[in-house]
Amino acid sequence: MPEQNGVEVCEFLCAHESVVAEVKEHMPDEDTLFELAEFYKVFGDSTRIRILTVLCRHEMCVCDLATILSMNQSAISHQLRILKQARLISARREGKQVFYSLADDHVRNILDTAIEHLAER
Amino acid sequence: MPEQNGVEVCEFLCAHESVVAEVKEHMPDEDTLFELAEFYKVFGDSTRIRILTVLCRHEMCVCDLATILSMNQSAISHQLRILKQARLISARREGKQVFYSLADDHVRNILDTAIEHLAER
DNA sequence: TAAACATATGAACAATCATTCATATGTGAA
DNA sequence: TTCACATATGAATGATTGTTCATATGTTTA
Repeated sequence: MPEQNGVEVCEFLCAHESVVAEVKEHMPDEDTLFELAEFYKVFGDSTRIRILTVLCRHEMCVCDLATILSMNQSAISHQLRILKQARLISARREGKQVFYSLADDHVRNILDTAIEHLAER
Repeated sequence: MPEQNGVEVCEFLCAHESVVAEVKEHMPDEDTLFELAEFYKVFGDSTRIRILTVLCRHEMCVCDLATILSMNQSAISHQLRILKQARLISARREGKQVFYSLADDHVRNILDTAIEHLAER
């Protein structure tokens, strides 16, 4: 196959060139799409999903999260950091403990949307 | 630290035991949460996001997708298989070509929800 | 201050995964 | 049937990532 930008591509356009051109024109920029994928990646781990599910109901300290999920504290802390960096949760220190909670209701909506979609299959 | 189910956990519950018990009670079953994470994992790759974005606008054959995304046909095919298994897209053969399109409008909603969330930061 | 507790974090390891390469399958044209 | 094209797929590889272990940081109490 011939190359284009150093990448092998088909020799010719299968569909109308106009469609390809039109789609290319309206593609969001690469950064936005990458950011979108990174955002979803955060939800794409069952430990993090379980943490979010717990926090959907109640704010929780690291220790209790570890108890509920039967995982060690370090693993939970690592995942909390990822969730916090994605601004899905926020932290509040109270003495020795740190309580985590959902950043906003948007997270609930996002989870609900997916649950709804899965239910419809 | 002491162990519970072979996993190290904190020595005592930091918050009220009643809260922990209440949350544990209402946790969706493991399978559902795992499925949810698997679902999001599909969105958590920029190649797949780009494919979905293209298909949001127009149905497309593999060859044109490869052209638009400047990737080789094999990589696209592998990702299309994952998207199809997740029932996010569907295929339609027309002669030698296979045209892919979004499975339903739910996918659009899911993408829009995330875009909206990202925009609000 | 020292000790105990709760959480955070760096390094290491195992597992997962996206891409590439080579090749197979399926379809239409000659 | 044979050839050319479009797509699919198995194996290999390099990169990413979740968990664990050890340890550091931060806070309260004695």
